Amino acid sequence: MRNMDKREKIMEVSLKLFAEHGFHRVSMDMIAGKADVAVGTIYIYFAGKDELIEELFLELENKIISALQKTRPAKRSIRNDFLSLMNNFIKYLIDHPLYFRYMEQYINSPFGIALRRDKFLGGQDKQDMLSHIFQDGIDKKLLKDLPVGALFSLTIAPLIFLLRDHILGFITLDKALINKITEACWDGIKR
Amino acid sequence: MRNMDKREKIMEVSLKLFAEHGFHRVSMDMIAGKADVAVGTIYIYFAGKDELIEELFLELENKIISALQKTRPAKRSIRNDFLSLMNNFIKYLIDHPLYFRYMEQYINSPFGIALRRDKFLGGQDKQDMLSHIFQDGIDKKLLKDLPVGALFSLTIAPLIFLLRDHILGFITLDKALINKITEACWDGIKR
Amino acid sequence: MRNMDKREKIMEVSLKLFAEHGFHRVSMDMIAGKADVAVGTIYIYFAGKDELIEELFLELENKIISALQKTRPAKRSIRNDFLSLMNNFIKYLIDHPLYFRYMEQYINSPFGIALRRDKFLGGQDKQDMLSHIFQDGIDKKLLKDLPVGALFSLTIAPLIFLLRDHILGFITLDKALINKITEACWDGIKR
Amino acid sequence: MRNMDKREKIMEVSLKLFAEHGFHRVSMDMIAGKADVAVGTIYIYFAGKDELIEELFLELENKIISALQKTRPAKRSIRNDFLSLMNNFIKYLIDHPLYFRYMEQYINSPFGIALRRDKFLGGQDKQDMLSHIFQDGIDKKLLKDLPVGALFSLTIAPLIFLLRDHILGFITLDKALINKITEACWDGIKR
DNA sequence: GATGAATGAGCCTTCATTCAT
DNA sequence: TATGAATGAAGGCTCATTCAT
Repeated sequence: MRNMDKREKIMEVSLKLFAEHGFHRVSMDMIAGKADVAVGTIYIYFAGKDELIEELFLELENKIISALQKTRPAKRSIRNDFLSLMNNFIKYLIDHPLYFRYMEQYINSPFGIALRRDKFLGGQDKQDMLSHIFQDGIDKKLLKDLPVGALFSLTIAPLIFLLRDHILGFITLDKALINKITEACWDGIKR
Repeated sequence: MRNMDKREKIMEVSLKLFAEHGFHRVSMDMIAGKADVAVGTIYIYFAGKDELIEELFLELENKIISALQKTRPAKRSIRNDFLSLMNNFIKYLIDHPLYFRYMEQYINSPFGIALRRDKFLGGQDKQDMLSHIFQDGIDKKLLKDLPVGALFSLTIAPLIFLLRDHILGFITLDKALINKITEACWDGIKR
Repeated sequence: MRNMDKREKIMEVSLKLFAEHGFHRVSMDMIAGKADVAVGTIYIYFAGKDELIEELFLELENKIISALQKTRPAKRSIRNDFLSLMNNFIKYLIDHPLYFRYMEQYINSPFGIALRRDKFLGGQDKQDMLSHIFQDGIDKKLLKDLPVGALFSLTIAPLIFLLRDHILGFITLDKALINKITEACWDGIKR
Repeated sequence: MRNMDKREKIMEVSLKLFAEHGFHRVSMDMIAGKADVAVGTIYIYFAGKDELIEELFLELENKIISALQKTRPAKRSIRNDFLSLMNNFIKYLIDHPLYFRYMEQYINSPFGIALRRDKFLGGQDKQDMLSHIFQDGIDKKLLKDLPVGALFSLTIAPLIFLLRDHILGFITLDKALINKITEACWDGIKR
């Protein structure tokens, strides 16, 4: 049976290398080297470089969604649900900077253009918590009457920019600042 | 003196190709071909591919800043100045989708990581109009007491995300929607 | 004792794949897959790919020779013996196109260059029926005084070319045409 | 302007290597090495390995056809025309063994299967001298009433087999033997 | 015997850069 | 200045073979 440790190692190393240097600055040889594996071995687990990139994306996406679902708030109010979702989102990515750098890169690449940002945290997907909150808020006249996609950009985009700054060391996102920012996001979309 | 027509042609062609296909999908031969120039000629005007990419960025940055400065508002109120700056920013980039795609790509690449977003529209740069508005607003207790960088993300990031969606055809930014969105941005940062 | 079913299956599958796609377009993995066997298993029965190709050739050669010997004519006359041998040869290969395609390929490859055509149907080999007929015919002044190898080419080569055309669908070898052709071959070598 | 000496050198070296070792035992690096050229240089003149193989074939085909046309006989009689064409064909290929080995290999490869042997010396091509002779002979009831393709195999195939034997040193084709053989070919097809 | 994950040399091709003209 | 043929390191991928289980 296939040795899943090796597959795991390859993904782990790939994540790190891709996140740090970008997809096309990382060669299959580099990955193999850092993963202590022969080049050919990578091709046992992945059909090619593109598929490796793709699967890594899918895996991270799942991890992020799962993490957010675990910390799902007890539906107290739309505002509170929104704030805690945003907070968890930021905190999770602060704790997993590699995930963040990888996802950002993926989405800004030919790979990600088809799925678009809306899959980053759900978008049209009915499973998606954020869309639910937005739709709920619009229906209850709590939020501005804008397309969900616009509400999405108004709230997620600033977090992503700030996360980038934080990870690169241009700013420090502490608890207090995070709270202020998520509340500012709420102010932006609330009616 | 150097034949600036050739240099100009190379930059023009490069902008188009890079914006449409991405930096590493465009070869120097491709550029030379489309610019009706020999490959070697590119190296007369630019030290290499990286420098070409770099200079193209600097040029676009200047164009955008100049364009915004030309439409500078008549300092009526902080809110009005902010709104018209945002509006002009969006409109300019809607009219110049190639500029937008190029800049986005540059910033999301190893090249752009060093200069960061603050150079995209000025940032800490004292020349920068947006920073002035923000600082002014903070001083007059009109805006939330957040780092300028945070105010920046809160307002520019959503526009960039929406611009991307618009250019890719996922959404249509008409005048009415643009107004709603820039006002939402204002709501997010105002005290 | 070795499980000959597996060995048999490997050879059968290899024959089909090699004949249809060519030696270097068929990988060991492909063979293993189609033969429902692990790659490693092939190496239990054959020292390597080259040896597999070699043994397959030897096996087919034997099959063809055996088949021709079974239909050996009742030594009526040199002409009749020759004609029925040629006829049987063609018919057998028309019925076994995979054998033909494999042999042709083998002979036109670095493998076959050493053994040469004379092993394809016997050649100098004293066992060989055709050589006997030729030698007999020369001795009895019935055939032209040419080296046996030349008589061989004069008769076998056209059949092989026509067989190829037939298998590839460029021509249709029916009974009547086969007769005409074998007789033409006889006309070519008879004195 | 492109340096045709380099292109020539590449073709010359490729012909030799391919003829001696087979298409897929010769790597582009090998060719580059023997041709005293960088690998990349080959790709200036040829789109890829397949195209190199293809162009080499076309070139040799032209050379052979030209050579035969130059020695075209003065239309004395069908028999004489046939014999001298066959003779020239053999002699030319004996003088150019590399051409022969290359053509044989090409025709017995996926490349050549589409064009088939009939392009080797003309076939259906109305320009082709041999087809003319055959058609003429059939019309004048001088030759057997067989498909032209069959006459072709009856005459060309033995020559090719014998040429192979000669080049590999299994037989020696001297002037006398060549004459005997081409006459035997004639005997095979004549009525 | 049987398995199939692992190996790594080797293949074809691309492309930024150089340099003689 | 301008040219574009030439370079060769580097990249993604394949596959015959091995070997621990």
